[in-house]
Amino acid sequence: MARPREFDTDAALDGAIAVFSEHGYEGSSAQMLVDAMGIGRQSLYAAFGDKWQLYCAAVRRYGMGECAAHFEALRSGARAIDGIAAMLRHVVETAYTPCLGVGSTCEFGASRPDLVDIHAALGRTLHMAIVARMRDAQREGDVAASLDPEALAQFLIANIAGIRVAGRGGADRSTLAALQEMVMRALR
Amino acid sequence: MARPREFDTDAALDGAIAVFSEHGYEGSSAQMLVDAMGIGRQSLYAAFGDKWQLYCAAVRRYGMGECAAHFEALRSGARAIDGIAAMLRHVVETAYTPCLGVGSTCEFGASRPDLVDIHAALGRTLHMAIVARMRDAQREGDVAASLDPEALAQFLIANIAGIRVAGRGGADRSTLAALQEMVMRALR
DNA sequence: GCGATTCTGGAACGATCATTCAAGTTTGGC
DNA sequence: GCCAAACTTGAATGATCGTTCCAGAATCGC
Repeated sequence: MARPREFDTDAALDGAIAVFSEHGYEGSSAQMLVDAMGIGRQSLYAAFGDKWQLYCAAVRRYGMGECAAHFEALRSGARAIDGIAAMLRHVVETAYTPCLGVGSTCEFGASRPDLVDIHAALGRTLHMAIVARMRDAQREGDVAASLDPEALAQFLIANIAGIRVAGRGGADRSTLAALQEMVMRALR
Repeated sequence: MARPREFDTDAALDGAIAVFSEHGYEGSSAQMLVDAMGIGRQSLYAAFGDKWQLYCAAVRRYGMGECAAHFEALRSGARAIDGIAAMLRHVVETAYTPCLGVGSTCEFGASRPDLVDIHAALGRTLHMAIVARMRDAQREGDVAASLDPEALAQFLIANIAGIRVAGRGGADRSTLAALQEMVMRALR
């Protein structure tokens, strides 16, 4: 028995992520997905089941990648506030590539339990990481100690979404930069 | 020649707004629209042309209604800052009904010129109204005079989107209230 | 080279899509 | 009561949807 070549599942998912991010779930056809994923139709259905399961897998992978990027940014810099700034800066820099997290939230809201679970798990870990780093920043005197770290984290996440919606709508870079600065100022 | 009854175009558009808000453009079928609008299929196409033109009309009407609500809130209260707070409070109170503005932005980004035009016109008027009220609040000493009113308005609009995305994702009311408070604090 | 396995791509299927056509129904003016 | 205008509804159209079936090409262990 031989196994000639097994295609790269993650690379295929990245293609699916690009299509779903740009066109949403309903706006993405199987043909578009097949083309972007670089695999055959049969392989798609064999590997992922159906379009919805593929979508969920794409959202999960996208979210994990985003979390990893946010964690890395948060960890960077001498002080915790530098990490927070780096995370926001990264969001602004990538604001013109559509966000599958925001996109799937807007498209389906809380109507699909499996999608809600994926979002909840990802949101929880990101939230916890930001809270931890925010406490550090408070201890270092860079963030107002009077503010609730939980509320601060929610505020940051909401503004990440806000910046991405603005970028998706075509706001110019100076606007996004101003948003970034306003958010950083709000922490003090 | 007789005209038996002409259906209420605005009421029909409200039905379309409800469907498009909940399911997006691609997720809304003509049958769903006809049912929600309370008119026949033939009337739909006669009155609006096709699904895309209906969508644009719905987005325009929705945006005008939202702008009107924001203007009214902004105008309320003794001081300008009260009006700003009222606007944010209203956003939190309605955060569980999906926003067609955010939804259409996420679904299509800046890829459809006619949709971009509609968004731009609405965004411009809302932005100007907030800027004006923000200047008042600065004059009254309730908003930091060192901040650029334009940036403040952009910040507010981005946070309105952020709050709505959070609400769409199922965030609980206390989270939304905390966001509202964080935004108000950021103005000082 | 052979057989087994995994891929690709096209053809096929039934369902649903947006849109149009073709009655039939309601209503107001005369 | 009758005509004409505006509506509703169901059927038809052609396209596209997600999905499956099927045949051929590619690749590994032997």
